[in-house]
Amino acid sequence: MLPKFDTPPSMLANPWFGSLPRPNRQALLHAGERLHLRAGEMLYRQGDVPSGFFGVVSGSFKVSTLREDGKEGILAVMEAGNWFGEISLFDGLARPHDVTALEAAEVLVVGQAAFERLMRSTTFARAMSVLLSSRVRLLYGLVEDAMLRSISTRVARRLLALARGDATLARDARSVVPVSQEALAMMLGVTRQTLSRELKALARDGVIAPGYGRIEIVSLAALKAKGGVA
Amino acid sequence: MLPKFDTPPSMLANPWFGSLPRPNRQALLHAGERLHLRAGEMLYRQGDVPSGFFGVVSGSFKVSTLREDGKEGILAVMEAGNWFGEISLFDGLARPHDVTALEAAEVLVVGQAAFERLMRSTTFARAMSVLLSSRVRLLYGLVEDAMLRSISTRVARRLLALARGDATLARDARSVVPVSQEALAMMLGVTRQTLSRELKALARDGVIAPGYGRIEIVSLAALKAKGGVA
DNA sequence: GATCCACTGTCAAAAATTTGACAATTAAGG
DNA sequence: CCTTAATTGTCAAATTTTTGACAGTGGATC
Repeated sequence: MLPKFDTPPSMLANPWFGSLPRPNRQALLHAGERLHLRAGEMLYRQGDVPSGFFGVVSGSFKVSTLREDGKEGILAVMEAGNWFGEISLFDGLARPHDVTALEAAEVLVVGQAAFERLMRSTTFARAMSVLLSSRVRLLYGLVEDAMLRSISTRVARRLLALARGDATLARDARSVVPVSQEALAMMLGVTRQTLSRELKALARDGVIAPGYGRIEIVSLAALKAKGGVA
Repeated sequence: MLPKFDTPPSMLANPWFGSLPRPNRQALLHAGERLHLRAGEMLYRQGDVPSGFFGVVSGSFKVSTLREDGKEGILAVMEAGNWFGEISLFDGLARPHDVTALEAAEVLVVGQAAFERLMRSTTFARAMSVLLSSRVRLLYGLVEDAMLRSISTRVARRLLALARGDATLARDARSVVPVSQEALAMMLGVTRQTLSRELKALARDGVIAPGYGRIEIVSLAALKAKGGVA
């Protein structure tokens, strides 16, 4: 069976998907249906019944949660190459978050049945464990940041993560992060005003240059130093 | 091959381990070496090379991280029946945390090689994915708590989690949680003084009764209400 | 039962963060 | 080009949390 389409290079840049054995990668792509979403459209909502495992082909999504009191937190940004949604497939419980397209986007949807078939491959099952492990490490990092680090350090760390594609953690960092201060504040769980003050301090030190809906990283090394990253 | 020892009933109370298919459960127990630790002894440290997968037989452990500036955060308490340490086995990276015995404790140590043999079983591999999924859900909860919820809500939620065995999340809750205010504060990432004020408020409302090194839950229903738990 | 250490209770000053408000700037669309 | 919506910049007051300090209490040990 021939591929329905070539593997988009943007997806291969993802460390997990890129290092997946070729047969598994092809099988995943074959098992998925393409789905297009417009900016602002939701892929699924908190509380939904599990529907599938998703791979971002293009565009990006925010993984967020909205509390009754209106407070919204952005937990992650998923970009091309990221795969997510497996948790609910494994435990059968409801979706823990909302997932919304931040711009026009395309995803591969691997349904529950197809996913089960893939899981019969021991190398694929192993790969899923590796994916889950990376998610656990990422989340431990977020918890530690929130518990122990100062806001200024957390701002630097989050910017670094976004520069590397957030959940993707690609090796190369982009120099312009397309994020509004409002959104970045929601990722950190602080107010926009507080974040604004921190960004101003970073700008004063020549580390970043704030723009309209984007933040330019002027000195990656300096930003790493601020974030306490080796 | 006969079991080296009977499965401790305390371990079976753990939802994950208890619902593991019997053959996998036996295989896990057979694959492990028993290890005894004294109170305060460390099972492994942040940065250590992966050494195994651990199951708590008796006693309890804290999973913590110590920052250069001396701030310590307690991320989880592992009790009898809890299994942990699999992340580093899957990704081969260093241990992300310190694990220390809170009291005299006993663990089963399943070495890397034995773990790999177990992973050849598709049902075991599947079970590991389920374990990892539950960890991811737990961590998402912690991140959301830290990002979005008030300290008073977080105190209630954490007490509820501890009553259910923290990482274990057993169905039945104990009414006395053996934890010092200092330790609880480190789990929440706040100071002891702040926590003390919150506990006092809960005590005033007749929800809990603080003791020496322990907190009694007077009204589980009221505590759930405070934590926003259905 | 005397002593010591760990833990809890409490206070006030200092520091940090949120709230609420409003002006200024940027980008997009008609 | 003009209008509009989104985004950023900034302030001050209110609130929350931390810091630092010290007394009191409980439990364990000798």
